[in-house]
Amino acid sequence: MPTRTGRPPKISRAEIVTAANRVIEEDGVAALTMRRLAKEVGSTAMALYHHVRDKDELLLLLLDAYAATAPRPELPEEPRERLVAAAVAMHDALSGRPWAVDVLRADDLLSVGALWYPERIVDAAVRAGLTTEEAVDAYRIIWHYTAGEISAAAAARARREEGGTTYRERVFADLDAAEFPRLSEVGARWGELTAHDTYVKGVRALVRGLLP
Amino acid sequence: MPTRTGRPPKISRAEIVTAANRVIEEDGVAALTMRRLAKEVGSTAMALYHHVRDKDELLLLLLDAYAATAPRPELPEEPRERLVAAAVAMHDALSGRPWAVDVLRADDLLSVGALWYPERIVDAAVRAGLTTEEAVDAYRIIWHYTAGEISAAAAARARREEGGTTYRERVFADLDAAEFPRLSEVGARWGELTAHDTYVKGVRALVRGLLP
DNA sequence: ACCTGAACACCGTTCAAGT
DNA sequence: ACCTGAACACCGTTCAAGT
Repeated sequence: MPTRTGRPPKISRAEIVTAANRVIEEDGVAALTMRRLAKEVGSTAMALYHHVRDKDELLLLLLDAYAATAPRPELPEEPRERLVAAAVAMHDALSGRPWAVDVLRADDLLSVGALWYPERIVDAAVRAGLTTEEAVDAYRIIWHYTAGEISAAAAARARREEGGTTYRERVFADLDAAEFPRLSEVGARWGELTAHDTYVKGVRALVRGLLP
Repeated sequence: MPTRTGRPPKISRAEIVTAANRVIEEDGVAALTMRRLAKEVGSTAMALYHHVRDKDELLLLLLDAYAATAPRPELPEEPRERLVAAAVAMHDALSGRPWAVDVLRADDLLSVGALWYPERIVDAAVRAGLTTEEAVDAYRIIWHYTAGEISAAAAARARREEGGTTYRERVFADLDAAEFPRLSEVGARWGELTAHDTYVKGVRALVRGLLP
């Protein structure tokens, strides 16, 4: 057993990840800077680079740590319902964490821990009668929809919190009814009409449209 | 006619927008900083703030300027085909401009100029037999899917340009076949299987699943 | 081996002053 | 009215030096 030499570490990867999670939970992902994180672990920003390559790697570690704890619900046996349930579970796991969607997008497919969801989605699609190739297509389409919905919902939430009239409201207020008959018919009701969640409706439509 | 007083302007909003578009076209949206833009119009960064409120407003102006020139193809009469064609046109208009998707996301619904697309999508959905409310839902679902697909495709392109093995490849290399039977079956073929475009397939599935 | 301080090369934006 | 220079309050990251 070789004696390890050198200065003993003051901080660890695990400690960094825990602190980073705390920062995100308390003040959002925008507050997660290397300097702030260093303060949180009682060190300097530069010390962090001894434990993680860069900020991107840190975000990937964060995602992995979260994925390991994400809920993995029991799924129904019937293939279509199983697919819908797996997609909804994936959506729910990420919906409060749009930063995680950005991390996933940056390197395609989920982290190791998050593979639970695509595995079940592809599996359900095959059980429903698709070839492997078609099932992978179906997964990707569902993933794009899911990622898009989560990003949009997060943006809508941020907009609501900021308050004030949105650009959209001003545009709708003086919309030319001749040029945009349908949209001016909807008009002021847009906010109300789009307040409810349509995620599940979309997934069901995709399942209906993609499976034989 | 009142004589306007004060120093005559050296730069105009239109000039700024044109220069900003040139920067984005040449070096991407990441290169569009207030300082760089100022250099491009032969002025200082601070002078720009006399013509646009902030960078967000500038991006919105940019989007409006682009939307006014975006292609508006002839659409087929048959409602389902019309809906698909309108969605594809929207996708094509934005697919090389993921920054525009981010701008649109930030304030829900498109800029005035870009309303051409949702107007036609909602209209086609109503013609196909949906109520106005259902048609708005359908539009939103299609928009989320479209936005998600464009962001993912842009990320994939960036990854390809950077080169090197991706995190995904490393994860797939040592995947536990017992835990992930379907994904390890696909395994190394993931890259090949996901190389083709699935946007239209997804839109068709949505149309099939959403319309009566 | 691990940590630190200073510095680099950036951001968007504000403010007070000039013309 | 419009523009400028200096400055503020940040970023992620590198580098040389310390223990």
